[in-house]
Amino acid sequence: MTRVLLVDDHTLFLDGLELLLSRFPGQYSVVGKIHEPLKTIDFLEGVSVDLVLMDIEMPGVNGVDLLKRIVSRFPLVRVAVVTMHDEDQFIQEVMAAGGHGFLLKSWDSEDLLQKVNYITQGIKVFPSRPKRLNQSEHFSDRESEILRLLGKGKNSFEIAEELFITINTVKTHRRNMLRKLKATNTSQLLRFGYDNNLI
Amino acid sequence: MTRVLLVDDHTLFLDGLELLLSRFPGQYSVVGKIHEPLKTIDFLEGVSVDLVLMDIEMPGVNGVDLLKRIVSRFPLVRVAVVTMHDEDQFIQEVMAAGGHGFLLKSWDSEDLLQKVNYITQGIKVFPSRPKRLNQSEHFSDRESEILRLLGKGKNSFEIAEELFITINTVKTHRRNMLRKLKATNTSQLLRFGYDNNLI
DNA sequence: CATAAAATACCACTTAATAGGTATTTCATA
DNA sequence: TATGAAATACCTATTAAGTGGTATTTTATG
Repeated sequence: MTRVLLVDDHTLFLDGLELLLSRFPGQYSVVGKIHEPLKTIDFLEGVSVDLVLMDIEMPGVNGVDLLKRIVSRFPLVRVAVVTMHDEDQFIQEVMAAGGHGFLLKSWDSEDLLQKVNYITQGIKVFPSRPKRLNQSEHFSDRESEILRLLGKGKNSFEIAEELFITINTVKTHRRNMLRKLKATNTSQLLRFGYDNNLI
Repeated sequence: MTRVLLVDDHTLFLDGLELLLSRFPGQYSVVGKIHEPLKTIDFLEGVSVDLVLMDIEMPGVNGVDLLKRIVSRFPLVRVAVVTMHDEDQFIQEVMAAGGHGFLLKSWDSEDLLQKVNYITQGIKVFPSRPKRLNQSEHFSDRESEILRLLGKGKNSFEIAEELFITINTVKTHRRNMLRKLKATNTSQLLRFGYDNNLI
């Protein structure tokens, strides 16, 4: 039985998430719903909690700071952020602050519940960021051409043959594209390509 | 200088391709345009030709058979098929018959010319078939789930963690999907996934 | 219940991809 | 003409993917 504390200034969210978790009465028990964030620490002093699900954008309080305080004072409590906006910066901050997850309110309930289950089991859940180029970098003509051929399912050797260059060069171009996207494999590169109509 | 013979029952095609090749007068020379396929062999007996571009769907003659006869009688002549329909079966037959390429009339002239250049240089050109499942096979729920996670850029190890199964199982599912699609890499699998809204 | 499909899992091996490095040539342009 | 970006190329590693095989358990269904 996981005892859950919900923290958000929006009552709607508190009720919605409670309803979601109540679908599994043997598994989750909502032991508190707080809409004044500053009362969170006080609450935790008095009530045993396994999991805190909190918004990070609340008026009058720095969500990341609150998260840090919870994590340092109650190291056994898992703390996940549930928020509206998936800003890259926030995700990094929550990870650095020792948070256990970064969930989005826009997810459907099935997905949300699955992620909460993961966190309950000790697995950290952070969204795999959609890849994008920063403004100062872009794909060169040659890189775009190679991306297009990758999209057709060709491997480095086949691309090298088609473009009359060596496989070394193809691998260099592929590596440079991955670096620009901070990607670690071709699947991520292809997703970027499909999302941006480069393929 | 590549001497080209064009064979098609459609005059439009003969003229169109001649016009395309005439844009490179120093490189290509159309030495014949035949719209009665059965006269092809006779023509080749009398005129030196480097490259034959022929339709494969012509009335009163089996295109693949004609191609076989050309290839066996004139082994130094490159023979490529230019056709309207990219049926899987035809492509296989042309490859098996010793053809040097399989081009589609639907391609734009730039692409078409590039492929003809390849064939001229001795590179065989066959379309990388769009992958599809045959009727008796489809992706199971688990396979679809793994495809979705691949689309998010995850590797086998990460997928295994997320689904609470071993990496062996993930690799088996991936292998089965590739087999069902007759694909050889994940890029091809992802293209199928994107094309069919599975990702 | 018998059967087939699906999901799970492991082994061994080969090939391709990824990651780090460095270096040269070409080309546009400030 | 000096500079930087782009394209080319090679080296050595390590990791992941792909290919072949087999085998067990679970689940759905006639």
